[in-house]
Amino acid sequence: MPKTVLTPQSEDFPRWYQDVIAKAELADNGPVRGTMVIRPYGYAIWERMQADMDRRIKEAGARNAYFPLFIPESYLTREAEHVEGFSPELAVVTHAGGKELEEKVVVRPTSETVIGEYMAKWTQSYRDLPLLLNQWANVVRWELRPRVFLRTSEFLWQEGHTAHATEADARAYARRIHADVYAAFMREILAMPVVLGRKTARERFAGATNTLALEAMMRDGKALQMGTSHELGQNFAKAFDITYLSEQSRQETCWTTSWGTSTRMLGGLIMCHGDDAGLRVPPRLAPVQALVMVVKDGEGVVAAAEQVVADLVGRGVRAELDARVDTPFGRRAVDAELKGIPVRVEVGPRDLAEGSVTVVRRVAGGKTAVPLGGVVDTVAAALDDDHEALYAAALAHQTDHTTAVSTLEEAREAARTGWATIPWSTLGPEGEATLAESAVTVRCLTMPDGSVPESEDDAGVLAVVGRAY
RNA sequence: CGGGGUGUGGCGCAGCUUGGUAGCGCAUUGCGUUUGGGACGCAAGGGCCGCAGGUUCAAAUCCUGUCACCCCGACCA
Repeated sequence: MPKTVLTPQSEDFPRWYQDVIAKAELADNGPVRGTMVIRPYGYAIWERMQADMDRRIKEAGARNAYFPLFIPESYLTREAEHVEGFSPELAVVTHAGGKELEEKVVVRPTSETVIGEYMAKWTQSYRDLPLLLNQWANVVRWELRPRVFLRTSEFLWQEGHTAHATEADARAYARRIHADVYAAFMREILAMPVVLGRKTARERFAGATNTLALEAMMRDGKALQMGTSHELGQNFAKAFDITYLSEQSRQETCWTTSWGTSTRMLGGLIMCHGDDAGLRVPPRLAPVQALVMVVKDGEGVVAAAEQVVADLVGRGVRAELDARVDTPFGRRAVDAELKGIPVRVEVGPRDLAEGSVTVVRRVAGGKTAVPLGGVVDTVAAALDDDHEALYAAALAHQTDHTTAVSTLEEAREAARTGWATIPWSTLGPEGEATLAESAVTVRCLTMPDGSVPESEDDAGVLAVVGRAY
């Protein structure tokens, strides 16, 4: 039996989370409390998330731009709810260039305000709309209770900002990002099932008229918001004078949206798929899909392993060679497991004597001897299979830990191990406030068929409640 | 803001009560034996004991001050 290298999830889930992050070399704590250093392996996963998301965002018509890190403090104060929502977590620069600044500068907690200022300049005519922007950036929100990836004072994200001529167009775009970009990415790449819904007024983004969210269940039953897409109505458009001249030559105010996903998704990925042996990275996301290990040196072993790598790469598999035979095999195998590499191909003298290699799978488990000629097909099939297996397992976990209830007491009880669904007409804002006293919150409002309600007053709206990160 | 706790090699900790010049596990480096599931032996490197002051022949240890971090409560959401 392998020695326990991580604190078991059942013993202490938060501890397990910290352990995997350290042992899989994903991140380290930064020198300033609440900051993090993303290590090469963690960053490689983030880069793959970025690449795929970026492609989808561009397919949705948005284009990348970059706005400054520093925002005049006065911008923030223009939208009342927005300042109020963010002021407690703002980092403000008061001194620079060796002297006190006349106007303080805020380190962006999000970029609605600066981008609003420029949108106002760029949207002159209805021909300029919709204006669809996205930026990849870091943002700062000073956190008192930081946790690596989940809540840090600085994190990396993608923030989209759009301006539209009509409310309907803005609403449709916010929904398109929510469902066709974010949910699809999480399903197809992260192998994570998410519940799509809208936020209650209490949980809404500061300054938004509607917030759409994607909630995922972690293995401890808690919820993690994986992304949000906001309809901002005309709140920011009015505050920043984002207007345009319509076809009828009338000055009209735009309707804006904003939407974002961050490095927090890494935390979600870890806690959704990870097990007691470490991370499990879904194959389409994995920076290394197949690790070809030289188990033990011997006649022609390294050459055979190199050939397997070449064959896999030729087939489009992200394969790497591990020929560190001076490091004990067990250590290397455990390392690969901690890092969640989907497939290991072990090549040693014993295998070669049989004309085969040993394929070891992280998700499905088990070792199989595979003839040299069949390695590529076997690995490719395993990768496809693992993606579906991870998704199915996560979905089953979510389903098994979600209970339909009809009273607050039952909801609280269900939230101890997972989520509860309760009719919103039963719960209401009062029930929501009551549950919040025991740290149980409404994660989102959804329809029984999984669709997103048009309004919280729609017939049949369900509140998904639980504890959240 | 109130209460409690902790600061000792990279990480985790012991030593403090009863002062005597710093130790253990893991990690790291070298050599050898190993290598098919976190190997073993021998050797080595690495510490302003949070910081400042005081008591003392002598302070990680006692005293005073100070800083940082953690937990609980309050506040906030």
